[in-house]
Amino acid sequence: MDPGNENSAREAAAGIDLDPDFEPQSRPRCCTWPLPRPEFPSQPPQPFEVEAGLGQKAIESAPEKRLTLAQIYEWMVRTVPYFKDKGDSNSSAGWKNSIRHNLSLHSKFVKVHNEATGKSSWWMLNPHGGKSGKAPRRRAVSMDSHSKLLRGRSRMPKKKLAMLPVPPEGALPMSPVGHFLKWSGSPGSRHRDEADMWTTFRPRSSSNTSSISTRPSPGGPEPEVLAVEEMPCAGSSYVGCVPAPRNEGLELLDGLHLASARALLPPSSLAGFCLQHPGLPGPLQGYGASLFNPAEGPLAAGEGCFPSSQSLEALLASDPPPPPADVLMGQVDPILPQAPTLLLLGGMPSSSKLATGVGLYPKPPEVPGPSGLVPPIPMLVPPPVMAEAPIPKALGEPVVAPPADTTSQDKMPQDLDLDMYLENLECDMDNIISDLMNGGEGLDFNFEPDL
DNA sequence: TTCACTAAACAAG
DNA sequence: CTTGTTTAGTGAA
Repeated sequence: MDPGNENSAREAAAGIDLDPDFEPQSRPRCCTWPLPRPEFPSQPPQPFEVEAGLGQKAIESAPEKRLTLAQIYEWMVRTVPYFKDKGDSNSSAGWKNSIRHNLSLHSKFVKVHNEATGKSSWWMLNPHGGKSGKAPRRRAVSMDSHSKLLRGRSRMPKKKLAMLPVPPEGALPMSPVGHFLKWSGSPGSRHRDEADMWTTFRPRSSSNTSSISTRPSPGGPEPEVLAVEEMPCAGSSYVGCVPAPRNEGLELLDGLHLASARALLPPSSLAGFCLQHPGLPGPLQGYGASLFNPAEGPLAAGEGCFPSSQSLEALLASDPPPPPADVLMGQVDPILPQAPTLLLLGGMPSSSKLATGVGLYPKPPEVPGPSGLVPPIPMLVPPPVMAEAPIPKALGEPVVAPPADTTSQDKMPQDLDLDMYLENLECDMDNIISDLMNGGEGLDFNFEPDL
């Protein structure tokens, strides 16, 4: 087909039958028109492109503000005259590819795990709008050397990868247990070589928009563990989690985090931690929270806040009710898999916090939790388990909030440097892996903070 | 130079 | 085949 003709035809089509508010504007190439942004009224209308714009329209038109790819296609064919006769596989390849491309590429779209077995992910609009639409992972975006390295590798064909003499720096050894290998990015990047897996926790688009994944349904085919967006800078991609039932397939990882959390966290430090995002109807599902409770019960129960009256132990032990229908996981920082408790306690790296603004929010004091208790100030606790994988420089500045109780022995230096405690938290991964290969018995992951 | 877009390679389900 | 990610290349602004 003729790209030029199609493009112009699509431009013409884009303005038809969309909605009464639509104000067609002649434009040479990109279809640009004012788009109301209900979630961010203060923001000026942003220009957007045909496929991306239509995709946005499609999603916005959905009652639940989310659609699967197939539904987006369907919406296109149904709504846009130009696509009406282009729904067949022959003539749809181009524009569908373009739509997929835009969904993946633009930070204004976020992919949310669809708990339904065999279904593709939900695509939603990034509550933060996405920075000028583009996820900061494009080639035009400047990256530091580390990120460039990662990116370069990410697309290296397996053939070439196989020829690499040595494993990538920072890459952990291939896990003897399948679970580890599931810690990958978004589905699309799921099974890249282990180098990517451990050096780039790239979820999806942005670097930002990352994808945390979700706890797969019990009956689900395979637990998709965690999709974390790579982050040269804070990604906007966050992985959402649509009701994801409990997953029993991650005991190993969960166990690791749970154990360390128990050792390090005063239960009260989690109390009142709010995971609700102002731009979203429902509570955000913080990944860190799900580490503690795969079933996400406490979060669901308390508008995304931990009931402060409950101890962590109780939360862990409780058999939570099914999560709400629309639960979004908070945006996850790439560092998350390595330092879950850091985020869990609100110690989100500054880069992520500033750039994405998504994810874990300390509950505002003026909005008391369900229990009416004053939310505690988030504390920074060193990650219990820290792999030796390099931490992006941009992530090296964890947000440190003074603990509520400054007399506590957990008091941390204000200018705590991530690298500093990384060094102090090294552990013998070889031994651990070896133990894991032997069945994991007798493993004790209770790390002392001052190890 | 940047942006929007198409095409396509590639991987996984 | 579908879904998803990423890169390359092109043309307009």
